[in-house]
Amino acid sequence: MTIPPTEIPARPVPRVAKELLKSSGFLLARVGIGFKTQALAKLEEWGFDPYDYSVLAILAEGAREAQATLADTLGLDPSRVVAVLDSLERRELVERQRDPHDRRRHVVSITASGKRQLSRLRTTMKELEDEFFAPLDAETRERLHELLLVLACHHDPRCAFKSQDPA
Amino acid sequence: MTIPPTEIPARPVPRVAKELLKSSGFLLARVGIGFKTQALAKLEEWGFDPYDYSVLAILAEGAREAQATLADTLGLDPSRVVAVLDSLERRELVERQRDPHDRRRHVVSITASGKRQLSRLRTTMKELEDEFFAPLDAETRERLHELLLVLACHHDPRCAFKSQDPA
DNA sequence: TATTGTTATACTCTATAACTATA
DNA sequence: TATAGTTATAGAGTATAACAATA
Repeated sequence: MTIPPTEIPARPVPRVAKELLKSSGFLLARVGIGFKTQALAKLEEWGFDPYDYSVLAILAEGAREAQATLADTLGLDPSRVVAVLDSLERRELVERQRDPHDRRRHVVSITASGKRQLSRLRTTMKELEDEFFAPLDAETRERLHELLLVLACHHDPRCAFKSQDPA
Repeated sequence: MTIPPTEIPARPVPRVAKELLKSSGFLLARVGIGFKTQALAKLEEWGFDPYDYSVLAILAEGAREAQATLADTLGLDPSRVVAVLDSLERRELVERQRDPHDRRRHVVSITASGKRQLSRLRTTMKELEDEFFAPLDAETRERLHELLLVLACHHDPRCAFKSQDPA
Protein backbone atom coordinates (compact mmCIF):
# COMPACT_ATOMS: atom_id res chain seq x y z
CA MET A 1 0.00 0.00 0.00
CA THR A 2 3.03 2.29 -0.07
CA ILE A 3 2.98 4.88 -2.80
CA PRO A 4 6.14 4.65 -4.87
CA PRO A 5 8.04 7.94 -5.02
CA THR A 6 7.68 8.56 -8.75
CA GLU A 7 8.57 11.98 -10.03
CA ILE A 8 5.00 12.67 -11.08
CA PRO A 9 2.03 11.38 -9.07
CA ALA A 10 -0.15 9.00 -11.09
CA ARG A 11 -3.27 11.22 -10.91
CA PRO A 12 -2.45 14.70 -9.70
CA VAL A 13 -5.48 16.91 -9.22
CA PRO A 14 -5.63 18.89 -12.43
CA ARG A 15 -6.04 22.54 -11.59
CA VAL A 16 -6.30 25.70 -13.62
CA ALA A 17 -3.23 27.93 -13.33
CA LYS A 18 -3.56 30.45 -10.48
CA GLU A 19 -2.32 33.10 -12.86
CA LEU A 20 -5.36 32.57 -15.03
CA LEU A 21 -7.78 32.54 -12.11
CA LYS A 22 -6.53 36.01 -11.27
CA SER A 23 -7.49 37.24 -14.70
CA SER A 24 -11.03 38.64 -14.90
CA GLY A 25 -10.97 38.28 -18.65
CA PHE A 26 -10.08 34.61 -18.46
CA LEU A 27 -12.80 33.93 -15.90
CA LEU A 28 -15.31 35.89 -17.92
CA ALA A 29 -14.55 33.87 -21.04
CA ARG A 30 -14.56 30.57 -19.23
CA VAL A 31 -17.82 31.12 -17.37
CA GLY A 32 -19.48 32.66 -20.42
CA ILE A 33 -18.54 29.77 -22.65
CA GLY A 34 -19.67 27.40 -19.92
CA PHE A 35 -23.11 28.95 -19.93
CA LYS A 36 -23.34 28.97 -23.68
CA THR A 37 -22.38 25.31 -23.86
CA GLN A 38 -25.12 24.39 -21.42
CA ALA A 39 -27.65 26.55 -23.22
CA LEU A 40 -26.89 25.02 -26.60
CA ALA A 41 -27.11 21.51 -25.17
CA LYS A 42 -30.49 22.35 -23.68
CA LEU A 43 -31.76 23.84 -26.93
CA GLU A 44 -30.55 20.83 -28.86
CA GLU A 45 -32.59 18.55 -26.60
CA TRP A 46 -35.61 20.44 -27.83
CA GLY A 47 -34.50 20.13 -31.44
CA PHE A 48 -33.29 23.71 -31.82
CA ASP A 49 -30.17 25.00 -33.53
CA PRO A 50 -27.88 27.65 -31.98
CA TYR A 51 -29.45 30.69 -33.63
CA ASP A 52 -33.10 29.64 -33.55
CA TYR A 53 -33.83 31.26 -30.22
CA SER A 54 -32.22 34.57 -31.15
CA VAL A 55 -34.07 34.74 -34.45
CA LEU A 56 -37.43 34.00 -32.87
CA ALA A 57 -36.79 36.55 -30.12
CA ILE A 58 -35.87 39.26 -32.62
CA LEU A 59 -38.89 38.56 -34.80
CA ALA A 60 -41.23 38.50 -31.82
CA GLU A 61 -40.16 42.06 -31.01
CA GLY A 62 -39.44 43.65 -34.35
CA ALA A 63 -42.21 41.96 -36.24
CA ARG A 64 -40.86 41.87 -39.77
CA GLU A 65 -37.28 41.92 -40.91
CA ALA A 66 -35.34 41.62 -44.11
CA GLN A 67 -32.82 38.82 -44.08
CA ALA A 68 -29.89 41.19 -44.45
CA THR A 69 -30.99 43.00 -41.30
CA LEU A 70 -31.18 39.73 -39.43
CA ALA A 71 -27.67 38.96 -40.63
CA ASP A 72 -26.42 42.31 -39.29
CA THR A 73 -28.16 41.83 -35.97
CA LEU A 74 -26.88 38.32 -35.50
CA GLY A 75 -23.42 39.18 -36.76
CA LEU A 76 -23.79 36.40 -39.28
CA ASP A 77 -23.04 36.14 -42.98
CA PRO A 78 -26.25 36.36 -45.03
CA SER A 79 -25.47 32.96 -46.53
CA ARG A 80 -25.68 31.39 -43.09
CA VAL A 81 -28.94 33.11 -42.28
CA VAL A 82 -30.47 31.21 -45.17
CA ALA A 83 -29.88 27.83 -43.54
CA VAL A 84 -31.22 29.00 -40.17
CA LEU A 85 -34.40 30.33 -41.76
CA ASP A 86 -34.82 27.26 -43.98
CA SER A 87 -34.85 25.13 -40.89
CA LEU A 88 -37.24 27.40 -38.99
CA GLU A 89 -39.56 27.69 -41.99
CA ARG A 90 -39.67 23.93 -42.50
CA ARG A 91 -41.02 23.68 -38.96
CA GLU A 92 -43.43 26.52 -39.71
CA LEU A 93 -42.05 28.73 -36.93
CA VAL A 94 -41.31 31.62 -39.30
CA GLU A 95 -42.57 32.73 -42.70
CA ARG A 96 -40.84 34.29 -45.69
CA GLN A 97 -42.75 36.60 -48.03
CA ARG A 98 -41.57 38.68 -50.95
CA ASP A 99 -41.50 42.38 -50.19
CA PRO A 100 -43.89 43.85 -52.78
CA HIS A 101 -41.90 47.12 -52.77
CA ASP A 102 -38.64 45.39 -53.64
CA ARG A 103 -39.11 41.92 -54.96
CA ARG A 104 -35.52 40.96 -54.23
CA ARG A 105 -36.24 41.06 -50.54
CA HIS A 106 -37.74 38.47 -48.27
CA VAL A 107 -39.74 39.75 -45.34
CA VAL A 108 -39.41 37.36 -42.46
CA SER A 109 -41.97 37.09 -39.69
CA ILE A 110 -42.77 34.79 -36.81
CA THR A 111 -45.84 32.54 -36.92
CA ALA A 112 -48.32 31.83 -34.12
CA SER A 113 -46.70 28.45 -33.68
CA GLY A 114 -43.30 30.16 -33.54
CA LYS A 115 -44.53 32.38 -30.72
CA ARG A 116 -45.68 29.38 -28.74
CA GLN A 117 -42.32 27.66 -29.17
CA LEU A 118 -40.51 30.85 -28.21
CA SER A 119 -42.52 30.97 -25.03
CA ARG A 120 -41.42 27.43 -24.17
CA LEU A 121 -37.81 28.20 -24.94
CA ARG A 122 -38.02 31.25 -22.71
CA THR A 123 -39.11 29.07 -19.81
CA THR A 124 -36.37 26.56 -20.44
CA MET A 125 -33.70 29.24 -20.57
CA LYS A 126 -35.05 30.84 -17.41
CA GLU A 127 -34.71 27.53 -15.62
CA LEU A 128 -31.18 27.07 -16.86
CA GLU A 129 -30.22 30.53 -15.65
CA ASP A 130 -31.69 29.98 -12.21
CA GLU A 131 -29.60 26.86 -11.99
CA PHE A 132 -26.45 28.41 -13.37
CA PHE A 133 -26.50 31.49 -11.16
CA ALA A 134 -27.72 29.59 -8.10
CA PRO A 135 -24.62 30.45 -6.01
CA LEU A 136 -25.56 34.15 -6.18
CA ASP A 137 -28.49 35.69 -4.33
CA ALA A 138 -31.06 37.78 -6.19
CA GLU A 139 -29.47 41.12 -5.39
CA THR A 140 -26.01 40.00 -6.41
CA ARG A 141 -27.37 38.55 -9.64
CA GLU A 142 -28.98 41.88 -10.41
CA ARG A 143 -25.70 43.67 -9.75
CA LEU A 144 -23.83 41.25 -12.01
CA HIS A 145 -26.39 41.80 -14.73
CA GLU A 146 -25.82 45.56 -14.62
CA LEU A 147 -22.08 45.17 -14.93
CA LEU A 148 -22.38 42.78 -17.83
CA LEU A 149 -24.76 45.12 -19.60
CA VAL A 150 -22.32 48.00 -19.23
CA LEU A 151 -19.56 45.91 -20.78
CA ALA A 152 -21.79 44.56 -23.54
CA CYS A 153 -22.93 48.04 -24.56
CA HIS A 154 -19.40 49.37 -24.43
CA HIS A 155 -18.14 46.75 -26.84
CA ASP A 156 -21.16 46.44 -29.10
CA PRO A 157 -23.53 49.33 -29.83
CA ARG A 158 -26.15 46.83 -30.97
CA CYS A 159 -26.66 46.03 -27.29
CA ALA A 160 -27.76 49.53 -26.39
CA PHE A 161 -31.31 49.77 -25.12
CA LYS A 162 -32.82 52.64 -27.03
CA SER A 163 -36.31 53.38 -28.22
CA GLN A 164 -36.35 53.11 -31.99
CA ASP A 165 -38.71 56.07 -32.48
CA PRO A 166 -36.94 58.78 -34.46
CA ALA A 167 -39.44 61.27 -33.01
CA MET B 1 -34.90 63.49 -51.52
CA THR B 2 -38.18 62.12 -50.15
CA ILE B 3 -37.86 58.73 -48.54
CA PRO B 4 -40.26 56.28 -50.13
CA PRO B 5 -42.54 54.63 -47.57
CA THR B 6 -41.36 51.08 -48.05
CA GLU B 7 -42.51 48.48 -45.57
CA ILE B 8 -38.99 47.96 -44.30
CA PRO B 9 -36.51 50.80 -43.94
CA ALA B 10 -33.45 50.30 -46.13
CA ARG B 11 -30.99 50.23 -43.21
CA PRO B 12 -32.74 49.83 -39.90
CA VAL B 13 -30.43 49.99 -36.90
CA PRO B 14 -29.76 46.35 -36.11
CA ARG B 15 -30.28 45.76 -32.44
CA VAL B 16 -30.07 42.76 -30.17
CA ALA B 17 -33.45 41.57 -28.92
CA LYS B 18 -34.43 43.19 -25.61
CA GLU B 19 -35.42 39.79 -24.36
CA LEU B 20 -31.85 38.61 -24.72
CA LEU B 21 -30.40 41.71 -23.09
CA LYS B 22 -32.47 40.87 -20.04
CA SER B 23 -30.82 37.49 -19.80
CA SER B 24 -27.72 37.44 -17.61
CA GLY B 25 -26.64 34.19 -19.21
CA PHE B 26 -26.83 35.62 -22.69
CA LEU B 27 -24.85 38.72 -21.69
CA LEU B 28 -22.29 36.61 -19.89
CA ALA B 29 -21.75 34.44 -22.94
CA ARG B 30 -21.62 37.37 -25.32
CA VAL B 31 -19.18 39.44 -23.29
CA GLY B 32 -17.06 36.42 -22.45
CA ILE B 33 -16.76 35.36 -26.07
CA GLY B 34 -16.02 38.96 -26.97
CA PHE B 35 -13.07 39.01 -24.62
CA LYS B 36 -11.80 35.65 -25.78
CA THR B 37 -11.97 36.74 -29.40
CA GLN B 38 -9.89 39.83 -28.65
CA ALA B 39 -7.42 37.82 -26.59
CA LEU B 40 -6.89 35.23 -29.31
CA ALA B 41 -6.41 37.94 -31.91
CA LYS B 42 -3.82 39.59 -29.70
CA LEU B 43 -2.00 36.33 -29.09
CA GLU B 44 -2.01 35.55 -32.78
CA GLU B 45 -0.30 38.87 -33.49
CA TRP B 46 2.54 37.58 -31.35
CA GLY B 47 2.55 34.25 -33.16
CA PHE B 48 0.85 32.28 -30.40
CA ASP B 49 -1.85 29.64 -30.67
CA PRO B 50 -4.93 29.56 -28.44
CA TYR B 51 -3.58 27.19 -25.79
CA ASP B 52 0.02 28.36 -25.68
CA TYR B 53 -0.54 30.86 -22.90
CA SER B 54 -2.43 28.41 -20.69
CA VAL B 55 0.21 25.74 -21.11
CA LEU B 56 3.07 28.07 -20.30
CA ALA B 57 1.18 29.43 -17.28
CA ILE B 58 0.52 25.94 -15.93
CA LEU B 59 4.11 24.82 -16.43
CA ALA B 60 5.48 27.98 -14.83
CA GLU B 61 3.56 27.12 -11.66
CA GLY B 62 3.51 23.36 -11.50
CA ALA B 63 6.96 22.84 -12.92
CA ARG B 64 6.72 19.43 -14.55
CA GLU B 65 3.66 17.72 -15.90
CA ALA B 66 2.79 14.58 -17.78
CA GLN B 67 0.94 15.23 -21.01
CA ALA B 68 -2.17 13.42 -19.81
CA THR B 69 -2.35 15.76 -16.83
CA LEU B 70 -2.06 18.76 -19.10
CA ALA B 71 -4.88 17.32 -21.18
CA ASP B 72 -7.08 16.98 -18.08
CA THR B 73 -6.28 20.47 -16.91
CA LEU B 74 -6.92 22.04 -20.27
CA GLY B 75 -10.01 19.93 -20.93
CA LEU B 76 -8.40 18.83 -24.16
CA ASP B 77 -8.04 15.47 -25.85
CA PRO B 78 -4.47 14.12 -25.41
CA SER B 79 -4.11 13.95 -29.17
CA ARG B 80 -4.57 17.70 -29.39
CA VAL B 81 -2.08 18.37 -26.65
CA VAL B 82 0.54 16.78 -28.88
CA ALA B 83 0.16 19.46 -31.54
CA VAL B 84 0.25 22.29 -29.00
CA LEU B 85 3.44 20.93 -27.42
CA ASP B 86 5.05 20.21 -30.80
CA SER B 87 4.61 23.84 -31.68
CA LEU B 88 5.91 25.10 -28.33
CA GLU B 89 8.86 22.72 -28.41
CA ARG B 90 9.82 23.75 -31.92
CA ARG B 91 10.14 27.29 -30.60
CA GLU B 92 12.09 25.96 -27.60
CA LEU B 93 9.59 27.34 -25.08
CA VAL B 94 9.00 23.94 -23.48
CA GLU B 95 10.91 20.66 -23.24
CA ARG B 96 9.82 17.05 -23.33
CA GLN B 97 11.82 14.39 -21.48
CA ARG B 98 11.11 10.72 -20.89
CA ASP B 99 10.11 9.97 -17.32
CA PRO B 100 12.78 7.48 -16.14
CA HIS B 101 10.23 5.90 -13.77
CA ASP B 102 7.77 5.18 -16.54
CA ARG B 103 9.26 5.41 -19.95
CA ARG B 104 5.87 5.78 -21.61
CA ARG B 105 5.52 9.21 -20.12
CA HIS B 106 6.81 12.52 -21.29
CA VAL B 107 7.64 15.02 -18.59
CA VAL B 108 6.98 18.50 -19.90
CA SER B 109 8.66 21.59 -18.49
CA ILE B 110 9.04 25.22 -19.40
CA THR B 111 12.39 26.59 -20.58
CA ALA B 112 14.06 29.85 -19.60
CA SER B 113 13.06 31.26 -22.95
CA GLY B 114 9.51 30.08 -22.33
CA LYS B 115 9.46 31.99 -19.05
CA ARG B 116 10.56 35.16 -20.78
CA GLN B 117 7.84 34.80 -23.41
CA LEU B 118 5.27 34.08 -20.73
CA SER B 119 6.23 37.29 -19.03
CA ARG B 120 5.64 39.23 -22.22
CA LEU B 121 2.30 37.54 -22.80
CA ARG B 122 1.30 38.42 -19.25
CA THR B 123 1.94 42.08 -19.95
CA THR B 124 -0.01 41.96 -23.19
CA MET B 125 -2.99 40.30 -21.58
CA LYS B 126 -2.91 42.77 -18.71
CA GLU B 127 -3.10 45.62 -21.19
CA LEU B 128 -5.98 44.01 -23.00
CA GLU B 129 -7.89 43.58 -19.75
CA ASP B 130 -7.38 47.16 -18.71
CA GLU B 131 -8.79 48.20 -22.04
CA PHE B 132 -11.68 45.74 -21.99
CA PHE B 133 -12.83 46.54 -18.46
CA ALA B 134 -12.19 50.27 -18.81
CA PRO B 135 -15.85 51.23 -18.21
CA LEU B 136 -15.63 49.81 -14.67
CA ASP B 137 -13.67 51.44 -11.86
CA ALA B 138 -11.13 49.42 -9.87
CA GLU B 139 -13.49 48.56 -7.04
CA THR B 140 -16.24 47.41 -9.37
CA ARG B 141 -13.78 45.32 -11.34
CA GLU B 142 -12.70 43.63 -8.16
CA ARG B 143 -16.30 42.90 -7.26
CA LEU B 144 -16.96 41.46 -10.72
CA HIS B 145 -13.91 39.28 -10.40
CA GLU B 146 -15.17 37.81 -7.13
CA LEU B 147 -18.53 36.97 -8.63
CA LEU B 148 -16.98 35.34 -11.66
CA LEU B 149 -14.68 33.27 -9.46
CA VAL B 150 -17.64 32.03 -7.43
CA LEU B 151 -19.39 30.93 -10.60
CA ALA B 152 -16.28 29.40 -12.12
CA CYS B 153 -15.58 27.33 -8.99
CA HIS B 154 -19.16 26.26 -8.74
CA HIS B 155 -19.20 24.88 -12.25
CA ASP B 156 -15.67 23.54 -12.45
CA PRO B 157 -13.78 22.20 -9.43
CA ARG B 158 -10.52 22.66 -11.34
CA CYS B 159 -10.93 26.38 -10.68
CA ALA B 160 -10.78 26.03 -6.92
CA PHE B 161 -7.85 27.76 -5.30
CA LYS B 162 -6.42 25.23 -2.93
CA SER B 163 -2.95 24.69 -1.64
CA GLN B 164 -1.64 21.47 -3.11
CA ASP B 165 0.24 20.47 0.04
CA PRO B 166 -1.24 17.25 1.40
CA ALA B 167 0.25 18.10 4.81
C1' DT C 1 -4.05 -6.57 -21.13
C1' DA C 2 -3.88 -1.60 -20.04
C1' DT C 3 -1.81 2.90 -20.58
C1' DT C 4 1.04 6.90 -22.74
C1' DG C 5 1.78 9.44 -26.36
C1' DT C 6 1.35 9.73 -31.54
C1' DT C 7 -0.54 9.56 -36.17
C1' DA C 8 -4.22 9.11 -39.54
C1' DT C 9 -9.03 9.44 -40.97
C1' DA C 10 -13.33 11.36 -41.40
C1' DC C 11 -16.57 14.79 -40.32
C1' DT C 12 -18.40 19.32 -39.19
C1' DC C 13 -18.32 24.01 -39.52
C1' DT C 14 -17.78 28.08 -41.77
C1' DA C 15 -15.82 31.55 -44.85
C1' DT C 16 -15.65 32.57 -49.71
C1' DA C 17 -17.11 33.18 -53.81
C1' DA C 18 -20.01 32.17 -57.81
C1' DC C 19 -24.91 32.58 -59.31
C1' DT C 20 -30.15 34.31 -60.04
C1' DA C 21 -33.46 37.59 -59.93
C1' DT C 22 -34.58 41.87 -59.36
C1' DA C 23 -33.51 46.96 -59.10
C1' DT D 1 -24.07 48.25 -62.44
C1' DA D 2 -25.43 47.11 -57.75
C1' DT D 3 -28.09 44.56 -54.32
C1' DA D 4 -30.87 40.49 -51.84
C1' DG D 5 -30.94 36.10 -51.34
C1' DT D 6 -29.23 31.46 -52.61
C1' DT D 7 -26.14 27.68 -53.70
C1' DA D 8 -21.64 25.42 -54.21
C1' DT D 9 -16.80 24.83 -53.09
C1' DA D 10 -12.89 24.59 -50.41
C1' DG D 11 -10.37 25.05 -46.16
C1' DA D 12 -9.82 25.01 -41.20
C1' DG D 13 -10.63 22.83 -37.05
C1' DT D 14 -11.78 18.83 -34.33
C1' DA D 15 -13.35 14.37 -32.70
C1' DT D 16 -12.53 9.60 -33.37
C1' DA D 17 -10.19 5.78 -33.78
C1' DA D 18 -6.19 3.02 -35.04
C1' DC D 19 -1.22 2.52 -33.73
C1' DA D 20 3.60 1.75 -31.43
C1' DA D 21 6.04 1.55 -27.24
C1' DT D 22 6.09 0.43 -22.58
C1' DA D 23 4.09 -1.25 -18.26
